[in-house]
Amino acid sequence: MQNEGPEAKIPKQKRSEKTRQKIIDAGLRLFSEHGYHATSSKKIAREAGVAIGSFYNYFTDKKQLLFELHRIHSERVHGMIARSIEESNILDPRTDSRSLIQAIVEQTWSLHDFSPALQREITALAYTNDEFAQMQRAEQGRDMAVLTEIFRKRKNTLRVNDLEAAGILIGQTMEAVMHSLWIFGSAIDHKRMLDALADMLHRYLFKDTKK
Amino acid sequence: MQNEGPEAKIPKQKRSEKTRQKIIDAGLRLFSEHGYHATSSKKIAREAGVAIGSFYNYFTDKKQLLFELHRIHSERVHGMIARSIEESNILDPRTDSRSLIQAIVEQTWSLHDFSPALQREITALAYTNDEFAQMQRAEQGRDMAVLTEIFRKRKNTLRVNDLEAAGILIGQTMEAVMHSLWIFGSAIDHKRMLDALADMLHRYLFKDTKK
Amino acid sequence: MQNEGPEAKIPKQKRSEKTRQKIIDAGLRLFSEHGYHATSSKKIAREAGVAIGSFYNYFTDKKQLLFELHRIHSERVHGMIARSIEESNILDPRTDSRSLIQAIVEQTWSLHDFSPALQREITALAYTNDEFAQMQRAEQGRDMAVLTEIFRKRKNTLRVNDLEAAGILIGQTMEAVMHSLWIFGSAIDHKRMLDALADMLHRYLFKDTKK
Amino acid sequence: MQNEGPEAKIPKQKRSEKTRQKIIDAGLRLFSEHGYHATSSKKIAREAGVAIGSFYNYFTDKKQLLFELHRIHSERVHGMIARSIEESNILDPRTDSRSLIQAIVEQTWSLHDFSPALQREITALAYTNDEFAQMQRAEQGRDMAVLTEIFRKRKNTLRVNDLEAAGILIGQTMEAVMHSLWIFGSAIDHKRMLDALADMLHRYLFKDTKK
DNA sequence: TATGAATGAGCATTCATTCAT
DNA sequence: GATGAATGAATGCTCATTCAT
Repeated sequence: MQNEGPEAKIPKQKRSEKTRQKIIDAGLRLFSEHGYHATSSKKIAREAGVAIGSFYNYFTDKKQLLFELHRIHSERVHGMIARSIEESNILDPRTDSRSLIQAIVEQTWSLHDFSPALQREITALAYTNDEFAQMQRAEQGRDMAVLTEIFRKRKNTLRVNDLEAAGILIGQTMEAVMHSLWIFGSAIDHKRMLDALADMLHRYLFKDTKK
Repeated sequence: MQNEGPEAKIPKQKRSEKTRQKIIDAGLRLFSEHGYHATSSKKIAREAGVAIGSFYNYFTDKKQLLFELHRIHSERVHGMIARSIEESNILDPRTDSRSLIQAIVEQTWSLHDFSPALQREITALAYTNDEFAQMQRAEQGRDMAVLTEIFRKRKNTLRVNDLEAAGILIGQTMEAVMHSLWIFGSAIDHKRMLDALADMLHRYLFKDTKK
Repeated sequence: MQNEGPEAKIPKQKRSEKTRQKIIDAGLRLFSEHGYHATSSKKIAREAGVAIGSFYNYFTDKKQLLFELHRIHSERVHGMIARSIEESNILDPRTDSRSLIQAIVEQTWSLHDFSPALQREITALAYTNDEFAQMQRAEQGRDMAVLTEIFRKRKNTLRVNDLEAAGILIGQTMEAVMHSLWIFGSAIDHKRMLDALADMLHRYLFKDTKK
Repeated sequence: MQNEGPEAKIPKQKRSEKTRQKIIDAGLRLFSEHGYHATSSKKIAREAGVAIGSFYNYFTDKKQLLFELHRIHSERVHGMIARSIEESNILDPRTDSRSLIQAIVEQTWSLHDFSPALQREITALAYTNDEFAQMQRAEQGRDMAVLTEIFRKRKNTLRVNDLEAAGILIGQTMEAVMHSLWIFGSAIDHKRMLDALADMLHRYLFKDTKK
């Protein structure tokens, strides 16, 4: 019984993987703090504690690092979404609609730990760079699909006619509020903003059951 | 007394003022199309048809030009808002709440003619630059104040408790949707998105009269 | 009587032209001495006594400077060829064929003052770079045409059948010997080599008159 | 006594020797195709299918590989020259002078299979590098000695006075034409050029025996 | 011996900005 | 005011070479 397993196949990559990780961490730190344009590849290498040559051993250029950071984050967030939804009462049909919305908002909020500064940089780049725009678009589509699926199950209690427009609208609104909370969050308490957001979405989407 | 006509009416519109204007126009064009970072001061001067030295005669640096562009735009938009509100039925107390919201949304939309690309650049800069952040903040506050004033007059039909949070929320939502429409507007018809937005805001803010 | 002449039209280019010239001189010096690849743009700027930025104000890149050096030289040589031929007895029909060849060889030699090192660099680059190859080719064609024209006038005393092949052959031979004289010239006296060359060409081209 | 066949005959042809050979082959391929400067040591290693470390196990640096390639080629050519001359009718005293020259030219041509691109690279390097210059010089001397020896045997039919200059001249001419045929060979047929060359050399060297 | 991750000096090039004319 | 030549710090990136495994 060979218990040497898969690890044996990647012996020398141990150090390599560490270097790569150090660069990624440094990139995340610096891009977030100072922005993409104000961060030189040399600074990243220095922050990572590696030689500039090592940077280019792992990434073809600076842009690719930003790309990679974004990809990693998207991946991570998406993995968490599935788990989050299952662990919450979102899928439970007994959950009333207000609590459903509240849960979605809060789950989303808890996932929004990715540097909003970096998010902005990516958004800005998406503007002048097609590759980034496409990635951004694809991601948003994926997120929206999850929401749509949830709402479809409560179709008969929904109030909106134009579901497509509603999907886009909700997606944009959530993103904008989350971003803003991260950035200007100090101006007002999180709780209040999230409550207001949940209120708005709920009243928009669902019929006034009783009340 | 020289009655030389039109020239006499704009004595200050010297060559000097014209040069400045040419630079501003060129800056708006290039920043919008290629972004702040991809636009060099030399290119701006060339596009404006003036010498690079002239650029620095009128602006201390590239950032200041962006600043100025933003200021000019804010100013212009604000002037239009006042007129727009007066010319619309927004202030008319007989206007029903749904029409009120619809009017606000449409007026806002009609004002959003400023390059969204540039808007993004400014937003991104606001992130790493305090001056820009403050200007951005101040402007949003000003816009919010206008909305708040309008809603205050219909206080008894309002449904929201936390007016402060609601103000911020609405501001952010409107901005996000407007931006997005400009950028990704082609995906879905303007009208549908604006309708959905008006629906959402209306249901959030006002009690269901009749039903 | 306006004696301000053409100079008045290029007042500010005075300094500019000087800088450009300094860069060209420095480039010629360094490329010749150390070769193209061993000469960095920074070194050229330093040798020229200008800032590196100035280098790029005048040349889009290092390659373009080499190109320019080559162009300048070709131009110069070509201008001299016409004058040289006229001033010599080459066109005089009374000149006997041996003296004719001798004159051509000597005129060519006197024109070959361009750094052979640089010539080599260009030749080498022509090998991996299409632009250079074309320029090189064009130039050789031009030079050959001059020779052909001269020989055509003494057609009946010529001994060669395949004039086309002869043209190419002579061009290559002359170039090779001239280059070599510059480079390894110290091994043997110029005069002896040029005599040998003239002998070879003469015996190849013309019938043994008398004998 | 292990009769294991071919392997036994080349016991030193270990893995080690094979690695070295792979690098040499890759170097020849890449230097020829893209030139010395455009070929990095990493690319050579990759082309050879070995690690970059192995490259430096066998060669102190990139230059040394080029050196080695040149040495190998010179060696090979020289071995062939001896055989070629013997197998031809060059040494046969009954061969008439025109046929002699023709044979020499054709033999030389058949040996010129070494990448002219690489030849140029070496020539260029010889210019800025003393080691290369010396090797180049030595080689030319060796080749010239062979020619001189052949001609000495027909001294009384020779027409040239300055044998030393003639030797250099012929060497250069042959080299130039051969190179050029390889490079620009397509412009004109090989045969015509080689004939023209043989004509020129023959008329230069030998008395017009009858005819 | 073979490997390939790590190194960092060095390079080509850009661009915001100054200042003499 | 207007001009544009001149500047040089800074940037993104390459590549020959080393060395621990």
